Amino acid sequence: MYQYKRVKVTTLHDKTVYGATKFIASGKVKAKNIVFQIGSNDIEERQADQVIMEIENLIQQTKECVPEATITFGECLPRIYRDKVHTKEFNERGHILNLELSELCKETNCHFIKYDYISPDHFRDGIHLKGYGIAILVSCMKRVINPLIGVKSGDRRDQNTHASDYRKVTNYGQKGVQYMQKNYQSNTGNYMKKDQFNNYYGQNQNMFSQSNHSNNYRKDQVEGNGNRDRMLEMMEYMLQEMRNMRIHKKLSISSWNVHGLGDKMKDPMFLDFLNKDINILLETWKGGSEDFKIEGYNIISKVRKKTKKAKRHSGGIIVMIKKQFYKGISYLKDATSSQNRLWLKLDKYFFGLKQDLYLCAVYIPPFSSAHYDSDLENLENEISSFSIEGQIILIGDFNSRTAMKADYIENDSDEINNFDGIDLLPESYITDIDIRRVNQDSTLNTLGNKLLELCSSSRLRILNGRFLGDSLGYFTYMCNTGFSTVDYAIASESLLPEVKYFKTNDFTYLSDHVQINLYMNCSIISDTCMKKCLDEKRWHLIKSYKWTELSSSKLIDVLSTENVKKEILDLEMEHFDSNKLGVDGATEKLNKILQTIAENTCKVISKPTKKKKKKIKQVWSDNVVYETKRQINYLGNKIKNNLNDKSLKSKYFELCKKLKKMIKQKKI
DNA sequence: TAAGTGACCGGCAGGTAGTC
DNA sequence: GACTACCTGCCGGTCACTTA
Repeated sequence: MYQYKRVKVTTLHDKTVYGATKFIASGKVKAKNIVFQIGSNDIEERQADQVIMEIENLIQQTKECVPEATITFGECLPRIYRDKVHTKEFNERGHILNLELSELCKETNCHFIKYDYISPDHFRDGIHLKGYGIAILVSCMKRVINPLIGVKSGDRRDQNTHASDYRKVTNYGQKGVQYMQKNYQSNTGNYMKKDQFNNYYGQNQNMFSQSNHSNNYRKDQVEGNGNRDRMLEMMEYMLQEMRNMRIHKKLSISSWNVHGLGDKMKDPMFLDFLNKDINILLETWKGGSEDFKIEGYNIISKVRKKTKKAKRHSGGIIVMIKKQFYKGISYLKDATSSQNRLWLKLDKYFFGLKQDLYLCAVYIPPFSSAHYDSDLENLENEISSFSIEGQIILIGDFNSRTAMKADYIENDSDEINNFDGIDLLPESYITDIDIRRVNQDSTLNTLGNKLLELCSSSRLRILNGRFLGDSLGYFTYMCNTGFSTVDYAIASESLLPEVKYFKTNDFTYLSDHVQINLYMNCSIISDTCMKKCLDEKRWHLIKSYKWTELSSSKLIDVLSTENVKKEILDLEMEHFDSNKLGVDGATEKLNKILQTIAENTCKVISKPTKKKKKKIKQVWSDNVVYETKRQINYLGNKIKNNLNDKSLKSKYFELCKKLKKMIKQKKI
């Protein structure tokens, strides 16, 4: 890869994120710069957000084992399988993983390599690259790695190993982009995909355009002044950046009909799913006396009153809100008299939104159920009062099967309401736009029709089957007798541009419904986020120093030592580029000097390490149980793309039965 | 008269209280 | 601890009714 640099390429035996983490933990890696090309095998079997959690662990592990090394991640490459559905699902997951990974890299000071120009022609077997594909991969890698290892753009010694190959293929650029667009948004009916795609690639272009980060930093001024002035200006720039900082982040909301909460709160796999900013659990079947506590979350719950003859509770809503966001959310207790709905208000200033957001956790009982009490009609009334004040999101189990019927007025136009030049509609009337949606469930039931009417009259739009992550409109419920799509996220039409993606998870042993996840763009006030970032990711790297009575005399001594003098002089003399890398380099050097001085003058206060709580071994952690659960989840994933394979389904339910029996026996 | 719609029913499964 | 009864949830199938 580099003619004059030492590069070691390790192909892992276990080609997964877990394998990479184990490899790093073994202590064999001593490199100054580490590049990971991982994730593809992982998203074969798991959801992108689960893989991202593992990558976070990998980053932490790498920082602990090889603290001096820079960390870079190559984006997950697309794959082309024979089965088109499989290809689409894989690449959709890959796209989400890349979006998440690029953000994670920004948050954790890692680097991210984007492969712009890869097209299907560049694959040997749909998975592995060949010929020009490899040249492109190397070239893109070098674009990010060169500045890290000190290879400058003009330095031809280490530039030419693949550069000539790359120049031959620059024409593939547009073709590659077209392919990726086609690949990720082959369903042209989907509303946001094109914009999302452009935003995504736009964002990444900015990310790699290093001068973009320092637009306000005027190079001409710096070159005219001395190094000291440049340093001061650079520090001023850094402070300005910090003052202006609002951490741009997504807000994640999940909803899950858990079909009875039981002991699931003790199951680590279940808890892994509850990692969103707002987690909504429906059909908890729990009474009011139970107290739920999850570290890092505040909990709001609603209990359905038990009928006289009922021997267990039914219904039930639990909402878990991350503590750092709780301040910006208010529980609207009096918003509804229904036991099946729970309204929250998300403050526009806190979340950096255009308007306040009214979020409703919804459970609509089946039309034939004794619990159905004109729920959709009442919900419409509640929506009409809140829609004046802000935007709406409904999420939950609607028990409504909507097939692919429109949730907007079809073929609506100004012209059809215009008779003899007289517009019969009020001036404020907004014409509905055709936004197609996909749904694997072709059944339309009574509640489905009612829900579509509600959407149409309240200018709400169903997100299922319209966004990246659910482009095929997957089923959300499965039982022995069939499948249905009854769990939805529904949002005000004006809110659609803020939706990043919407995805439905795979079927698992945990419920007959899948978890649905909504990710939105937002900009959360920085103080809480800064605190969080420091607490969770970086604080362990920062030592604290206490000024003592002897410190002032020690400081004079330390400042006069040759070592410190040299470090300060080096910093002043060194040229730092007027971009992000330059600022990072200068910061690092300055930190090192301050650290040396502080260590020699102050009392070092080491941060008390948290004692790890001894885990109580639960039934859930038994190996056989774990393996069964893993098998069920694997089948749940396969069923999604093989709906007609009855053997898969029967095996799935057989294993679920076996698992329940096993857990019951072990509890006894 | 055919197609669509809605109500009802049976079936299945899971959870829980009560009883033996 | 095992069994039973009952409640809840949701599916597919059937049948009566409505509509074009």
